[in-house]
Amino acid sequence: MPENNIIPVIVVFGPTAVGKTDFLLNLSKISEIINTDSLQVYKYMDIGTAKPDKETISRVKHHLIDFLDPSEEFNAGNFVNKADNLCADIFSRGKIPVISGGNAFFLINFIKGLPETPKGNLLIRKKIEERLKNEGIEKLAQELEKIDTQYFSKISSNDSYRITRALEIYYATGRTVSSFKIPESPRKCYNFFLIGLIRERDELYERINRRVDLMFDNGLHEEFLKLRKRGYGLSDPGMSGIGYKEFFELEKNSGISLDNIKELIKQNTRHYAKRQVTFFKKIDNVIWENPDNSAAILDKAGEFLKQYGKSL
RNA sequence: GCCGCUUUAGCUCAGACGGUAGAGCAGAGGACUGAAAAUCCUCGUGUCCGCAGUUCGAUUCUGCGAGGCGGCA
Repeated sequence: MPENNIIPVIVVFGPTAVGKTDFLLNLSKISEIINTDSLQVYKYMDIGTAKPDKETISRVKHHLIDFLDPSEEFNAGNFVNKADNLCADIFSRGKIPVISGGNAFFLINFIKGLPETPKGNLLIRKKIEERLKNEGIEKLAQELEKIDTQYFSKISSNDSYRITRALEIYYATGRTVSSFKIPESPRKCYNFFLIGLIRERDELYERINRRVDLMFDNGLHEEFLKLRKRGYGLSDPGMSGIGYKEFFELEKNSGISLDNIKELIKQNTRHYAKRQVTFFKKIDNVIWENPDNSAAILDKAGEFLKQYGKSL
């Protein structure tokens, strides 16, 4: 018997369009799903985020999906805290929590726990972004180099995103990024079972292209227009997602066609999938498998579940 | 049939008084300290369409072929 204060968690991850949603149905009897796709959290954004359909949702309970306004931010800290609560809750109700999605950053933070680094300080960040605009990246890079040489040496001097955040942390706390520890091993409060879904690159890209075509057939452009009507713009966190941000090109540049947008979305999605795979490869003790070969995974999952008196 | 333009990396194209070539995109690999579908880093040998000529040396010049595009018939 496992220790009773350690919660089992099945984690199912993989690049976009690999087939996670379909695979999860195999676990529907014993589980509830905690979503870790950073855009499926948003309301009104269904087609472009490839949210699971009604039928799927009716078969397994899904959490952290379709609950936030696109203007609201949802960060790694929000995710980890909510997921922690949900895991305890789901397990106490006799189900196995399954965390599934494509956001590797959130996932790693969940598995290892959040770094000590403080959460974002929007006010200070705004000021630094202002300076970035006025003074340029070189200036801020030089500043960070003096403040935190160690961290600066690990990032690119062009990485405006990380330079901004590092300065934000410094001006908010008086401490450098590298003075905060990042956890190095999985948290002991969970018994993880990690499933990594993967396909041949060609096949994955094929699926991505097909899925984007389908999204357009299902009214992705109309969905975007509705979001615009509701008043959401490029600065809203939800609208920065692939499948949405590209449509703003139509407003900016009259020479561009809907077909161009479609190709752009496919391209951005392929790039994203590649980045996801790179990130996922860092996770240890993963059972990697093509979802077409789900039987092999389910065998092992069955073993894992047996210790909790469950079977698939 | 004639005239003109064109043929260089998977694609679009640069380029060199003749010394075997380089961008963008695609593609590959990587990073990732509470914004992450974000942000960023690294990676380019290819019969320079073919053959012949000139030359120490031609992908670059000349001639002849072949493909493509356009115009005139």
